[in-house]
This record gives sequence, structure tokens and C-alpha cells, in this order.
Amino acid sequence: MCQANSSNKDIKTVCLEINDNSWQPMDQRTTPESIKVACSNCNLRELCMPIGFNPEDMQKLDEVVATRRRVKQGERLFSNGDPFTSLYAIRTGFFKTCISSEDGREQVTGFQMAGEIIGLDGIVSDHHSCNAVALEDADVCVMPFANVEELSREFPVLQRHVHKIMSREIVRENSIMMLLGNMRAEERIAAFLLNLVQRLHARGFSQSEFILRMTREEIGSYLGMKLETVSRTFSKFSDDGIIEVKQRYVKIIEPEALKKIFNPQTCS
Amino acid sequence: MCQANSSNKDIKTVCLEINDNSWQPMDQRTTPESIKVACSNCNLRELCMPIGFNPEDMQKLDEVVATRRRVKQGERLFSNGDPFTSLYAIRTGFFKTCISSEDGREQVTGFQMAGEIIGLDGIVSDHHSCNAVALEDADVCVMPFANVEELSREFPVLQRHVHKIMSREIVRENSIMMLLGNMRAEERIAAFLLNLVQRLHARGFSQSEFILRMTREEIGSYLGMKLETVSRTFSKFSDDGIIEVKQRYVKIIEPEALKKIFNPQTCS
DNA sequence: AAAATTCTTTGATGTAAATCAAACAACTAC
DNA sequence: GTAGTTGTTTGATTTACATCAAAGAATTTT
Repeated sequence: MCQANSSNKDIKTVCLEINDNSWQPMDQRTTPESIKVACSNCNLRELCMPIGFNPEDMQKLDEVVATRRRVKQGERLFSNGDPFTSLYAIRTGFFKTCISSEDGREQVTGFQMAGEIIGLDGIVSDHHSCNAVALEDADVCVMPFANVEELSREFPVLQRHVHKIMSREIVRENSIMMLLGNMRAEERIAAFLLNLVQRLHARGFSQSEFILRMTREEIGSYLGMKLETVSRTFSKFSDDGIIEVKQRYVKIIEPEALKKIFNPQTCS
Repeated sequence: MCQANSSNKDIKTVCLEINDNSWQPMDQRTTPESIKVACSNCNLRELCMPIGFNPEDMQKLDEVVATRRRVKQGERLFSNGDPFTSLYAIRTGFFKTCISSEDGREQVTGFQMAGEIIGLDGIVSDHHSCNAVALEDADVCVMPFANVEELSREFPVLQRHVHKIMSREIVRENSIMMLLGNMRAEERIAAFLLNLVQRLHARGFSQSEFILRMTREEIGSYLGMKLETVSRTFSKFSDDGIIEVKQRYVKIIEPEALKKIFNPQTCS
């Protein structure tokens, strides 16, 4: 979730800004695990919580979050088969969710960043059906699903919000199906980059440059292609002057060109 | 949704059985549109509604369904861009949902049969983001989403049920992503056939034979392959003695062989 | 019943992406 | 700092599936 603005120095700065929790009351600063935190004064509130609450309702809404949990890079927030108890709101960090077939093939089903909700897969069977892996050190708000449901019954605006989050995930996956079923490698990569930069921009990062949190292999798994093809496509875009790539650093030079590749129709 | 048991004659018989509504009270028999119907005495209740209601609660639950609506083969229940108002429970018939990119490429995102819920895509933006097309004459229960949400607040078991339905859809789409991203043509077709027959069997149809409601092209669109490849794969399975195919009629001769193709690991 | 349309099958050929392979860059551990 | 590990790039070759094409069923229209 740390994004470059122009140089390596800037990367660090931005990371500090978003990870820094010194603006929070002392009793909410980071300690080992399980710290009671409040949505009411979280700067990500408008991303993961409904808007339009009056102050006293907002206070009640804080009850939805039980604790906070740190997940180190490479560790799992939950795994396939784990009992489902909670949804998780990402405060900082970056996750991938993935499933694997019995014969070991892995499919990345999504990349999630701050303000996004993770764990919806577990509701249907009371067990998680995917793994959620932190791609960088992360910090999540643990929302026991019983709390979510109870408060949803009390607050229609929260209820609607929960429904929208689930519906959004369904719609997102629909568009991934379109990507996987109908698009060629260049179109997939263009769509991927545009989606990523759009979400990052909504979180206050640059519209043009960022640091990838995932490997070429993980991108390929998400987009249904091999890591070599991901790498070649990046190189191709770079040769064409559409993007600048240096390992995990990406700068979008010609966003319109990317949009045109993704969707030949709408753009000119 | 009408499935053969052994001959064309049987197909008609089964269709009649499931479409026949003479068991219903006179005032609920089919007329042009908008007939009040009750979940409490619907034979699909256990598929689309939560179980474990006591009789008086069940009565209240009937309020979730406002009307019924007939959709003729080829017609749409809703289209991309339509305002979202309701979820639909399929009583009879068979649907596909699909999205299309601006340049006209179509992606089938699902096939839905009796007892399944359709329309969840519309919640997030208050507008539908896909088309729902009847692949055969269909009859759906219209459930205004406002009713669903209101009753959900009153009945936790209904609330949980709605959440599970949405989560199930997310998990289904996850597995389609695995299919599209990692599997070869034969594996996709094997998975498709096994899934279809399993759902049909849960509805009282044969475990081994059925009539496809969709074209080769629609199957291909769902599975990310061309209609010729679908046809060739069917022919291959037929040559191998795994299935019997004659146009839309399919009989599964060797279910274990299909499972083995779908998942080389778990089976023998 | 004939004609038109839609859907399916099968064959021949082409191609985008996978696979195989090797060098190189970056990061981690000692 | 060096060795080992992990991730990335690029080239050569292969392949699964797409594309093109044409004939044959099945269904619908007239």
C-alpha cells in the first residue's frame, strides 16, 4: 500500500504517513495484538463503512469492530478450511486471496488494499474457502460477523452497506470472468493496471505511479497467464512508451493508450 | 429445467410435472402476470428459503414475494442498466446471465435453474450490471429488495440466509476463476457437466442424463472457449465412452472418468 | 412440405501464449 | 561483504486452442 510519488525517498514518506498512527489517541496506538479501535475516528471510515450516520449511531457502530490484528508479510489472515467468524477491514497493508486445486494449481482471486473488506467467502459454509495472504505487513480490523449481523438489524444503513459490499464483490468477479474468458494478454494487463491505479488514487495516491505489491507470478495467476507473459507484456508496454517499469515500480505514461487497449471501442 | 429420464416422451412428462400448477389454490393459478403466491406451500421452498421457520413466521415470510412474473424463452428478466428493485427466485425455467463489453464480446457469467436467486448484481449500484435471459419459458417470484431487507431485520434466520446466498455466489465465481485461469478445455467441460448434473440431481432429476438448455456457444462463453472447442470436447468424451451426446441430450456414462479429468489428484 | 434460419460437427490451418532455458537483478541470511 | 535464494527478463520452441471453412442436423417460418 505504500506508493511512490516520484522517487524512492517519496515512497518511504508516503508509507510513513499512512502507517503512522500517532494521530490516534494514546490508548489506540499499536501494541502486540487485539486493541479496541473505533471506526468513528478512522480515516478509512468512508471507504469501509456507510456514510450518513449521526454521532450517537456512529458510536454504536464502533461496536462492530472487536479488535485489531497485525499480519506480517507472507503470513495468512485466514486459510482455506478455517472456521469463519469474522470479516476483516484492511487498515494498512495489502493482501491477496487465493484458492488452490488439489493438484496444487493456485488461482489468485483478488488483491485487497486499505479500506477493503475481506472474508466474505466464509459466510456460506461457516468455513473459509480461500487463503488471505499479506503481501506486506498489514493491520486489519476484526469484525465478528455476529456483530455485523446484529448491528445490521438495528441500522438499515449498515445493512444496506453490507449488502452493497457483497454485491460489489460479485460484480467485480463478473468482470474478471470477462477478462479471463474474452480478453487477450495485453488487454488483461491494461485492465489490471488501470484498476489498480484507480483504487490507489481513490486512497490519495498518485494517479500515475505506484509500487506493485505482488510478483509477476501472482499477477499472472490473477489474470490467467504465465509470469513470462506478464513480464513480456510489461516490456512491450514499456517499449511502446505507454508505461515505465522497473521491477515493482510502475509509472503510467499514457493512460489513454492503456484505456484504448483495454477497450478499443470507447476511446477514440 | 425439463430433463429427460430416458426418452423424449419422458422429457415432456417431467416438464408437465414441474410446470403444472394445478395443485395450487385456484386464485394462484397462472394468469397474465402479478399473482400473489406463497413461499409457505412452495415445493422449492427448501432451495430458495431458509429452513426452520415455525408456521406463523413462515406466514410473515410469504410477504417477501410480491408477485410472480413469466418470462418467455429468449426474453429478458432484466437488462444491464435497468434500475434494481428486486431479487428473483426462479420457480420454473432456466436462465443465463451475461455481460457484454463495449466492443460486443459477450461473457456468460452463470446459468441459473429453479430454486436459485438472480439479481444480486444490482444491489451495489441500484442498477443491474448484467442481462438475465430466459433460455426456456420461465416463471419467477419477484422479491422486492426492500421487503427482503425489512424482513431480514426482523428474522435473523432470513438475514443469514440472504448473506449465505450472496457468499455462495462469490464462492462460485471464485471457482469459475480457477476454471478460466488454470484449467484446460477438457477439465472445464468436465467440471461444467458435473456441476450441472449435481444441481439437477438436487432438484430430483436424473444423476446421469439431461437436456442442455443452452447452445454450444453459450457454454463456450461461460467456460472461456469457442463453440467449436466445446463441440470437439463433447465428441472426444463421447469417443472415449465417458458420455453420450446427441445435440442437447447428454448422458453421463462414466462419472468417475469425468471427475478424474476435472481433478486428476483426488480420484484414484 | 419447402425454404430459411439456427445450431452443430468436423477438418485444415494459424497463432497467442505456454513451455523450456538461461542469464541477470534484487533481496536475505550469514 | 559473500553466498544463496527468489524474482525478472528475454530468447527459442512447442502446443492448445482459435480461426476459417464447409457440410449436415434440427428447428422455425412461410
